[in-house]
Amino acid sequence: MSEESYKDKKVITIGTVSELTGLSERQIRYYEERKLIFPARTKRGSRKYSFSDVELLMEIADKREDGLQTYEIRQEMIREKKIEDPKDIRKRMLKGQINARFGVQND
Amino acid sequence: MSEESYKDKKVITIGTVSELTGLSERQIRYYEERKLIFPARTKRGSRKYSFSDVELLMEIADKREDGLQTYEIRQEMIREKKIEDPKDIRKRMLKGQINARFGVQND
DNA sequence: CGTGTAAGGAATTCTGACACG
DNA sequence: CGTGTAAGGAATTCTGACACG
Repeated sequence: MSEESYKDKKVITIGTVSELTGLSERQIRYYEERKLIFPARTKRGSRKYSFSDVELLMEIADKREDGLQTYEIRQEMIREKKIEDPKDIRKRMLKGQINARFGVQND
Repeated sequence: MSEESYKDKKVITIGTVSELTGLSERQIRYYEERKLIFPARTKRGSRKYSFSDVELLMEIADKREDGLQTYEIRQEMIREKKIEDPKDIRKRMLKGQINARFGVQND
């Protein structure tokens, strides 16, 4: 497994992301609620974003300006594989359970 | 002028830097006092660090473990051009003032 | 639907100081 | 010298809710 590059390290707080993107904190949290963005959390619950997240948020902002709804943006992102289709996640997790039950090494 | 890469963008708070480096916030602030590290500041005064800063702090931690004093670490860093020699800074700024006074475009 | 705001609490960060050594 | 800690204040972030539309 390769080290994650700086671009994907989740280290930026929401206030800084707000400055970087020009979006309000409210908007950023809402896009998370709509499953467009997935920040990490510190132990005490603060959101942490990566530079990739910041870029993604700027794309989202552009699409919102073009009049797209969050749901439509989400569909686009799934098509473009920028986020994983929930159906695929369910499939993958089921597979993991099967492997676990039938003795595939996972540790 | 080229865009600064992610590596040099000052966006990480001291708490996160502390986790990333294993250093206490007290240590990180002290190394700043000793001019080994130069965080940016938000409008209200919070320190912001880059990934480069995090790497530098880890080097500092290694050297401290080797028994070097902060002053010695600073000398090494100046020699290695990781930070600028204060004498050079003074020279450069004087030059800037001369240029300004004698009409070199600076805007 | 997408975003603003006021609300109250919890966690973060800041500075200057005292402590030890 | 380098680091810990308690102190008090200011700024940040969180959630759930009400508002408008």
